[in-house]
Amino acid sequence: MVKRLDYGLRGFQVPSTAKRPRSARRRGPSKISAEDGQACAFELLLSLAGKLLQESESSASSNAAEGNHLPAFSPNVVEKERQDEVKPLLDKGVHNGSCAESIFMTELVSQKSSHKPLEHAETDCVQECVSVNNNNSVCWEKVEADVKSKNLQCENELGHHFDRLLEIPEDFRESCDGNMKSGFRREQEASNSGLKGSSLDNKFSLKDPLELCISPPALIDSNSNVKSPFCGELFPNASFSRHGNDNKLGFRDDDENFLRCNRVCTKSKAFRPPQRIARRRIRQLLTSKCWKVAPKLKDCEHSRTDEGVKPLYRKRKTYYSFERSRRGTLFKRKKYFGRGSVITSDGGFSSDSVSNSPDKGMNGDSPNSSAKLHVSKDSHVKFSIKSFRIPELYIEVPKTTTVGSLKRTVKEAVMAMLGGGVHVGLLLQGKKVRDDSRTLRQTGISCEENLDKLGFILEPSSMQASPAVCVGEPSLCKTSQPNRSPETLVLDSEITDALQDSLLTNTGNLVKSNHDSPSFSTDIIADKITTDSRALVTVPTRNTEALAVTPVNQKTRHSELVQRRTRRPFSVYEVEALVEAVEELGTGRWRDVKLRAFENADHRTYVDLKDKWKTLVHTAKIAPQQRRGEPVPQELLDRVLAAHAYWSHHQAKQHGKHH
DNA sequence: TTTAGGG
DNA sequence: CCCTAAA
Repeated sequence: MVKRLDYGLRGFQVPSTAKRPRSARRRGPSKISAEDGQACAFELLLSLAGKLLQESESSASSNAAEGNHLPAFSPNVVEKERQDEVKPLLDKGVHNGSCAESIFMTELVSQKSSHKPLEHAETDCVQECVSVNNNNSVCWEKVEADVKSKNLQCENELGHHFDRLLEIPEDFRESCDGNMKSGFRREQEASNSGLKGSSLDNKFSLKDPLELCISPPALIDSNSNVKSPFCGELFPNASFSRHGNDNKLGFRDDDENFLRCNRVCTKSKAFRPPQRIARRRIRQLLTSKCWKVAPKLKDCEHSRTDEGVKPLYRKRKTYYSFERSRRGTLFKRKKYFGRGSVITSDGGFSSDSVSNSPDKGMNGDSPNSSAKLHVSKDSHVKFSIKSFRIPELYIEVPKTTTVGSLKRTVKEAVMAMLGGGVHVGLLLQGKKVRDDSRTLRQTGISCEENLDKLGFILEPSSMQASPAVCVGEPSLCKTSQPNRSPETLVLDSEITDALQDSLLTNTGNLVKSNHDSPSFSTDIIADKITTDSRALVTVPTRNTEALAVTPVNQKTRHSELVQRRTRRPFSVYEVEALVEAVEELGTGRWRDVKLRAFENADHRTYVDLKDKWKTLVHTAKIAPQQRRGEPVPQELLDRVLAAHAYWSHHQAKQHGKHH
């Protein structure tokens, strides 16, 4: 073969279009496409929530002046309190493992009830609404900005959405339009305590049979608050540090192209090519699953402190989830949205939402007329769903990504889950209610006792079997492993099975974690709240829980975590460079080929080059008609065959030479 | 980590 | 392109 000294200088240049780091390719900003259409729903929700917040805020302000406790909710104060006061509770709860939540709950309840007994303590206790206070304005704005444009439509459309979700056609829309807007306001007005969100009673006093309370916080979380929904930053430092390479890897991911120059790669051998490491991963996990594992998590505990969390957060920034196996491959960090007792993640319509209806004293026909007011005199059962929480979302993006990109990514993930439609499941005492034809009364949903154990499940419509995740009654709800259809709901082709997991609607708690954001702090302290019976009791920040990191089902999930690189067909130019390099170096020195001709093309690994050569040889052998893709000049193919033949023949000899 | 091949 | 056994 002819030796061409200039080969080395011919390194090809990556086409501008191909410049994106491999990792970036996977992450998908480019893939974000279908969002617009689908995004609508989500944004609508956001916008609606925004409205609610605004209104509530305005009304709240007046209340705040009066309320003794409101001041406490100012952003600063809240933060402080959380640290000082809430923390103890949290810690306790946290350290107790799964039980912790229950305990914590209990405490909250007791405190709260001290002032005013709650009929459904468990239900009421956890309210996320607290955050919807002074703070919310700040947060909200963020959200608002995004959805501003859609505000107008929001209300109407929201009504539709919920209508669909709840499947409660009757008057639903009206209630949405009417109540949702004013929902917060009413609560605020009604509550003297100044804790607005808490007064469930007020809610139930509403005329509309069905009330939906959308809690802004949740929305905000997903939208603007980087930290909460994604557990990533919440992870304990310890775990984070454990994988010392995480940061670096992340960076590498960011600019893969500069790997060679800039990366002083940690020479960790455990890792595969850096390119692979960084990938966007969006995962959703079943809450239930989380629950299962939660008790076992131990290493998380130590890190479950605010202190631990924050630093981590800063460090990780947008790295939402970093999942890596202990061996250096991938391991999964899991966030737990407490599914357990109190803190059931939000999705469900747990007792909270359902149970509290103030009794108006008239329910003639309702079985439990005397009971609390779940059933109003008009025989309506009132439901209040605080929010729908997206189960779990794992997102990993480069630090260099833009906020907008992040938002799109989140949206993408959410839409991937919801875009395919949602089926609503109903859980009663842990059991799924399947008979759609039965009345609520017949089903027992109208009974207050049962309301506590009522839960709604949102599941991807594509799902075949409905997984059951329950909210109201943890003990009763054993997570059922959904039959997952592997390919359903694929986000960027990398949605994990998580998507299959059902979405929970949870009543009350938005668990959001906003350590850094002044916005909604979930962790409001009980004592503050206790003063007012109506006060909202917030659940300890989820963050804490989120801290729990667990490798979950690594085995099963591993494959799911890894996303296939986007296909990048070789250009003729690249082929030419490859051919020339191979002509000179032979077919057994792919690393050298890479270095020589593709040194600056970080998205081409020597394996890629080897594979390409393989296909080139194949292509050269087949009839031109059978070839696909960008046609490769016959001249090049001829050279491929020639080189292939040559090196095949001399392989042994060359091999001996080098050794 | 790189090669070599199968998937 | 991915995955891996081997080297």
